[in-house]
Amino acid sequence: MTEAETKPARRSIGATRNPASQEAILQAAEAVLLENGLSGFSIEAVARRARAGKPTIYRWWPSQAALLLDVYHCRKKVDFNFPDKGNVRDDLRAYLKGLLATWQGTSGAIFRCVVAKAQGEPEAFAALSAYMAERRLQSRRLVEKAQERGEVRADVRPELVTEMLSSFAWGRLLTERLDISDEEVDAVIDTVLAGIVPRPAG
Amino acid sequence: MTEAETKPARRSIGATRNPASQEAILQAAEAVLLENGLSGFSIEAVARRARAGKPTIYRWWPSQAALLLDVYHCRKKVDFNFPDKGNVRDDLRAYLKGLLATWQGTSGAIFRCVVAKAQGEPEAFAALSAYMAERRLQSRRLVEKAQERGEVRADVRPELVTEMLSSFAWGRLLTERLDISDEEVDAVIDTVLAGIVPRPAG
Amino acid sequence: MTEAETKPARRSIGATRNPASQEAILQAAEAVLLENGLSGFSIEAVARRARAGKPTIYRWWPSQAALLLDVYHCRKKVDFNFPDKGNVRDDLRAYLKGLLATWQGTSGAIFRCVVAKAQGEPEAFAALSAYMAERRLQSRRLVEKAQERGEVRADVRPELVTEMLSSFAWGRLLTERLDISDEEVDAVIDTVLAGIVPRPAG
Amino acid sequence: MTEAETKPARRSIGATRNPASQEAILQAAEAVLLENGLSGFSIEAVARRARAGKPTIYRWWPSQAALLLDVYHCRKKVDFNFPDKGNVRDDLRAYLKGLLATWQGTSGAIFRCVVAKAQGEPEAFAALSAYMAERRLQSRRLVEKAQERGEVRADVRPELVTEMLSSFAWGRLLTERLDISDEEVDAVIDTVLAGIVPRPAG
DNA sequence: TACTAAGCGAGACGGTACGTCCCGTCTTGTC
DNA sequence: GACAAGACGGGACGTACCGTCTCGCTTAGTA
Repeated sequence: MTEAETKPARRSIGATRNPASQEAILQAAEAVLLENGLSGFSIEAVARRARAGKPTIYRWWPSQAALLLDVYHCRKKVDFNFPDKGNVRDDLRAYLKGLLATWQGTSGAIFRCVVAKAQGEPEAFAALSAYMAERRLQSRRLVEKAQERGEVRADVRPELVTEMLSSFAWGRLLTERLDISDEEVDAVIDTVLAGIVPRPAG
Repeated sequence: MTEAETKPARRSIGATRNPASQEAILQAAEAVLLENGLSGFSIEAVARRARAGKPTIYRWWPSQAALLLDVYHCRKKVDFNFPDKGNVRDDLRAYLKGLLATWQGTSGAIFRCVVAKAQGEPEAFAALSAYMAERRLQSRRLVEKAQERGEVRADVRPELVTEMLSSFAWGRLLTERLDISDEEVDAVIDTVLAGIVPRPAG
Repeated sequence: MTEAETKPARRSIGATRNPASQEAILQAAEAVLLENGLSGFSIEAVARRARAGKPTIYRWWPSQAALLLDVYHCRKKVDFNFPDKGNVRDDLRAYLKGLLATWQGTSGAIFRCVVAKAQGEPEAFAALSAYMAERRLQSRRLVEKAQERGEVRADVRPELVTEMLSSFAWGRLLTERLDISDEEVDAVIDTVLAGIVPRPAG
Repeated sequence: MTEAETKPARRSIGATRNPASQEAILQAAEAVLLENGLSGFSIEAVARRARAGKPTIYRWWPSQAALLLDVYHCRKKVDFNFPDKGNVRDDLRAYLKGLLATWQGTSGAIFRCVVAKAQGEPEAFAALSAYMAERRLQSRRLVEKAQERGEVRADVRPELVTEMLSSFAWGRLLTERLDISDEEVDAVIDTVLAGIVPRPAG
């Protein structure tokens, strides 16, 4: 940004997308969002900050929501590695704690905005839905592997398990109560776990 | 609404709030929200529909969010009765199914908007927080009573139990996946239940 | 303008047009037009200069052209008094010289823009047409009175006479050759006059 | 045009101007102007229609106005032949009727735009001025020849005579009143003529 | 009974942002 | 080095709402 604001200004690099502009816009979008919040987030503000023309933004992102989601994707790119610690308890705990930890920073502020936007704009909703569907596919593997290992009963629906955890994290994110003790996390994990482990023989 | 649109227009009834205006505005707000969605919800649109002046709205509701929340409160007034069926399983099932069922109608659409607004506007967030705190107080009783009956272990945090269920419902509401089978509801309830019932002696 | 730029800012004076805004906008429009020319004349520039919102301008003037024409009308309000000097020659001379003189100032610059706009925008054209039609009605009286006095033949079409003079002035305005000697004016007047006075008996 | 729109696209013919592009651009410019009017006339629209790159247009025409004037020149190339019918009356009548007739077609629409553009852009004005100066030189010959034949008084300024006629035509063009009867044309011609023929001895 | 004070509808006000179109400049790869 | 293509920063377009204001009215409560 600082560069963007002081440097002589980017130009076209021919009939092809200018990555410098793209990056400047994403950075500006993130900065505007974090400084002014969702209600202060506008394409105009981003364009001003990025020293970019509005049409340049609309050329590559069809809507505010698309830009928002792109910011989220780019920023959290490395965040989510679905852990494989060898046992369910540790895997699920890492999954939930990872979610909560990630959202405590910048990513959380952005994702809240994405979820909020999705409640009013169909295209934002579609984008979020697609993202969530993909996430569900990834996270269900976590439980499936536990089932293969015999740690989790076969009649358990894998998605439901991770959904219970991620929903819990969503709830905390959207009500700004992410700051949660390890004991509480363990309590949640243990509760879920008790319901999905194989039943004792008796 | 139809009345509001055709009738000659209300006037002041003196130096006191006109309940007819208040009601017309709430009705118009609900109608606008349901017809046009959150993105089409504006004070101007409500004023137009209610045949009310904008200052009349701003006089009684400090912000869009306040109006929204008021609509939600007025509409769901009778909805939530915390059940007392004598055993935890039925109580929790009724609690979760009640939430999901309520939100499948008008209330859900409105509540989604409230949650969304809260992500961008501090006053909306405060209003939602206050509401949620109250809800948590009410719903924890449900678990506490079960603990008194010995159905639930004493070391279980009551709020955490209902939060897991209500978070699950939030997640479904915000991703438009409220249409859920009884089997899934049971799976969720059973999972949670397994984690909170007294442990077998062995 | 100077006032408008420094004063604390106008507000609404209720559900009625604010004449101060109207005046500020007209003044700003004239100033912008004279300083930046037609190509630099934009509603945005006028709004900025008048410290007015764009919607306020669009509320009262449907188009750039309407605003332009209004500026012209307001500014030249007192200019055109059709003379009645008792004889045709002096009347026509006063008519033509008045046109040329008026247009040598601000009014001319504005009217050129109005004519130019009219060549591209139907609504501007309509506005100009209406104005010209009214002008023709007024100016034909000049010749009709001369006909009543017997100074001009009855078979002469009154409009055609004044049109020849006003067209001449248009031509000079649009090619920036308004600076014309009295001899040339007299030559034009005498030429026209020779063609419309009663024919000698022989 | 049709060709331009369907053909696969011209390419460079090496380090030299491609006449096919030039012609395609002029044709496209004329078509755009006639179909969409001056307000719809843009370099982008012309480039789209001609399947040409914008830089190609800017390379050869410095401005919209230059392109416009070039279109006018190319199209009316053959139109104006100054008649020599042997007597002033017929010559002047042919001159005026020629002007009116020419402008009733495509040329008129284009010339209106040129005049309009000239009111806002100095370069367009310069181009129009140069063109008009040349026209005046040509048309004054018409009157000078009549003076040589003794049909017109020697003290008459030749330019003024043709200017009165051409101004009249300009006025009609710019107010879309070119559809004029022969009687009116004759009235104008006779009026001018009466003022310039030799005075009767008495 | 008259006066006052507040609520009412209406809608204009200065603004901000929207999403689109065009400007004139640029760079790329092809011919 | 000219060409088609098209991205770039920029600016104006005309519209929708924002939240504030003033108007003229109506009426309840006070004096």
